Amino acid sequence: MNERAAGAEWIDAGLRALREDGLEAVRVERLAKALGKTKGSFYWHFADRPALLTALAEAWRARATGAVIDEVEAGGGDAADKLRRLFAITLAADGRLERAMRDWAARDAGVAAIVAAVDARRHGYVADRLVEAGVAPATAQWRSRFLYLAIIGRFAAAPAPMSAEEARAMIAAIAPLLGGER
Amino acid sequence: MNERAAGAEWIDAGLRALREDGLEAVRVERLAKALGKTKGSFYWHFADRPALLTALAEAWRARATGAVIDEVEAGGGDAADKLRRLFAITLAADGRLERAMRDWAARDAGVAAIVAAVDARRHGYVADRLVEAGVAPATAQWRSRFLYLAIIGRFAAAPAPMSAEEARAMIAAIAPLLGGER
DNA sequence: CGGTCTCCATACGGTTGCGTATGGAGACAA
DNA sequence: TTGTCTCCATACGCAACCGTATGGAGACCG
Repeated sequence: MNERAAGAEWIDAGLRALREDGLEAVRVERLAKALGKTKGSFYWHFADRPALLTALAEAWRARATGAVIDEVEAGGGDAADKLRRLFAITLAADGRLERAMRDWAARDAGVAAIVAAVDARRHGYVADRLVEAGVAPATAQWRSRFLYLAIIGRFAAAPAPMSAEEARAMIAAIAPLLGGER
Repeated sequence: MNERAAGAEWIDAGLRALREDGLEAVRVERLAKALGKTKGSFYWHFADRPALLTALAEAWRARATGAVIDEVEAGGGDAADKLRRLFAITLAADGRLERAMRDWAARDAGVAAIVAAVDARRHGYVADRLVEAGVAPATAQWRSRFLYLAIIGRFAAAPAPMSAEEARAMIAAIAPLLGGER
């Protein structure tokens, strides 16, 4: 069996539980039941529950860091186009895992560091696009932080993700911040 | 003893635990220890743990609904002034309880309804100020939602609250959205 | 002074979840 | 066939909580 994928299914199940029911739902016996196995299997792959949690945080970092940015960049266009596409994607995305990660980060310094690193990367991307769109760097620094906060807010908000049309309407309403025309 | 304040100290302790360590930290024996009492006392005031949780959600609704809005209104000025003051207050506020409530709401329909009601009230306030500042109602509806999402995002973000100067810089950077030239 | 009402402590049973110990089944090699 | 390595099942002890039962101390009432 692949060493790299040793506990892969446990990590997948853990991320699923984390997304759907929060950190407190990430329990070894529950995951075992979901996988049709028992604790004996879990403790063969992981030393203990904290070891799984560390792996979960790391797995989130790996897939959360660049995925959306890559998708935005793949679409091409100028900086304002990219920002609009970034919001179209994030406003309509499922933010449950993001919310769970941030709630977790509030009570775990290690996870907080991971989330902070991911945030820095994504915030930097927005800031760079704003500068590219002609916004003064000093303004762009703070404006991008605000824009990114709104994305986090969308993830943290309980209501369901927005539809594509709703996202378009919201993006139009904040056009003065995105550079481009105007 | 005051009937209204029957279990008041338990609710205070519960809100404190909720703010600092999340819903999972709201345990009756832990609260009892924090209050220097025992479970026997708790179960005299509350039927069970869910009863306390319901009371906590209600207590949050009561104090979260209008507090900030009242403070903003008390300062006077025009609509744009009020919006700037709203952000100055919320960006620098401690959002831990707000974050805990939203994470809780994600897994409890009753709490979700309470949070949604509070959100509607606060979002409506922002929308009304935007219209008052001269923004077209259709635009104001979406723009206010975006602005409110950023506030939620600030609450959900792990890092510490912003300083007053940082808040000022951020508000200046999003001035184009707040109406009232300047 | 006896009665009662409020608030709380103590003790108990039951459940859940963690981590460990131990063994077994299958693959694969010697 | 025998040994070994991987992966998993079963069984156990332990700790944390929940909720209940019961009694006791103090106030206040008659």
